[in-house]
Amino acid sequence: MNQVKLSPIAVPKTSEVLASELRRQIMSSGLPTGAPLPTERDLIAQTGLSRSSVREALKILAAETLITTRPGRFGGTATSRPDDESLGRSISLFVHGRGITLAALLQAREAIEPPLAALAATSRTEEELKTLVQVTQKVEDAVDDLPTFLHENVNWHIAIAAASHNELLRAFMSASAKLIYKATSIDNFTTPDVRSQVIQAHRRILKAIVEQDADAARRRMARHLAATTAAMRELAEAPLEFDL
Amino acid sequence: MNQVKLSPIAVPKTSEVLASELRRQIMSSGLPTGAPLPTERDLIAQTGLSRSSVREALKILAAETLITTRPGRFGGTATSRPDDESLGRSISLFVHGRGITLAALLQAREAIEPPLAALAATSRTEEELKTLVQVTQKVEDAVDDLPTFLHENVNWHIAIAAASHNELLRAFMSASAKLIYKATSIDNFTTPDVRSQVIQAHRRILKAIVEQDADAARRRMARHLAATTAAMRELAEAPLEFDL
DNA sequence: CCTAATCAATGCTCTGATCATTGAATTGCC
DNA sequence: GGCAATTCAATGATCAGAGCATTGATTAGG
Repeated sequence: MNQVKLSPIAVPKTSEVLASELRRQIMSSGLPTGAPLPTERDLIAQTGLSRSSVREALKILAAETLITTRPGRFGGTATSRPDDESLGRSISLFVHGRGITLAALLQAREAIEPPLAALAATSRTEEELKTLVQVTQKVEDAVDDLPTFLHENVNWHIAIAAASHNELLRAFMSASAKLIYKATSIDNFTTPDVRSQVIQAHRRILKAIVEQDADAARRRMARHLAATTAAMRELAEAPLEFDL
Repeated sequence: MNQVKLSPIAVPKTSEVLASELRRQIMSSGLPTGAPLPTERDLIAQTGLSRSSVREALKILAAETLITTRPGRFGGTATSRPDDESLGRSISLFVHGRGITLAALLQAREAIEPPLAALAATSRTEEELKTLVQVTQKVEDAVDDLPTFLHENVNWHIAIAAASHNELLRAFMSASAKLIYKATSIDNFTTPDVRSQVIQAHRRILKAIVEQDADAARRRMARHLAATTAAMRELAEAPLEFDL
């Protein structure tokens, strides 16, 4: 007898097997960023695979920003780490691919940023405080220059997020804010009146963070976002344009 | 004279150029998911590039989950769209690569989920309500089976997020929750007492969502998370283990 | 009418070679 | 001795061509 039973066997692709193995080793071995990996030719010799398979495996890891490569002698492959931009790209692809609306993005921002402001109020260092003051000033200086104003405004929000000392929330927020910026900077909805209200709100939020008043920071940020969001409500229902 | 001036020229790689071009066309052309792309051999003929370059370009897009491929006749390349799992993978890589702590993850969850519960209270459909009741029951049924309890608990939180009708926040939350689950399910910190409190909290939150009371939902969710988070505080400072 | 073999298109892997890039090592000039 | 230009070797990037593996429509056989 001895019935042989088998479940469906998924045949993994060569390149993905190698990619997984390399990923495992990179992640587990407590990598210092920039640590060199074997050269392509070494990997071929060690694994017995072909050049194409090895290169495709490396391509996968490169797409995950786990490695970077440079040509030339003493170039080669080195370990890397995902950064905000990398995660931002994934989020951007998700948003555009799923047809997520500006309204949903604004909702996300209204959910995430107030807690972020509260965290900033309790966790900010003196140095971050100095940066915040500077960035706040930059926004005010650009009150008559709409493009610069919008750009510096994004920086202001990112600076708040940085002071929260929560890298994950900061990355979420940063990605969302940049997407909102891209989607709205073409439409001039910020009248001078709106801009001066923004500046007032920034000052009040900054004050709460200076005084380490988490509740006030959260409350004022929520209010600030509700106000600016209202100014762009009419744009919010359309799916986002794509450019990157 | 006519001084020729040049800024540094970055020579883009062939595969990346092709990947960008394909990405542009895929994203702009309002793709229906599953729309077929040219075969590798067609792309070679159209672009004049080599097989390797074409394949590496496709590999990049596949890593971004913009395409999927299947071998065999009538197989080929087809457009795809990023899903929760795909974004979740990126977030997971970011979290592990940056050594983000469980404490930070819990913070993120405490920031995101209460607004999510509030949104669920106002946006949930009748059908989602039915699902929520079922999932709530499943958690209660598993009160004596710790692994199942923890698993169903994650499902409960994801179900709440789904009822919010905000895909982006849901994806953020879902990814965070799964990471927290993976990091904590090995440590048995949920005493029977904690579990019964969880069930009580779930009921209260569900009640608020049934009654479309957004404020109550938000408040109760915040409280629920603060309570469960406290139970695992001691684990929170270590960087996360890696397994995927 | 149903089952099993055939087959053609497609992605996947391999082999081997050449090109392009980079920065250390060397050379050559003063 | 010191500096500039050149050489050079290692490495990733690209190309070319071949064959393998997989899949499901098509066909053949009963």
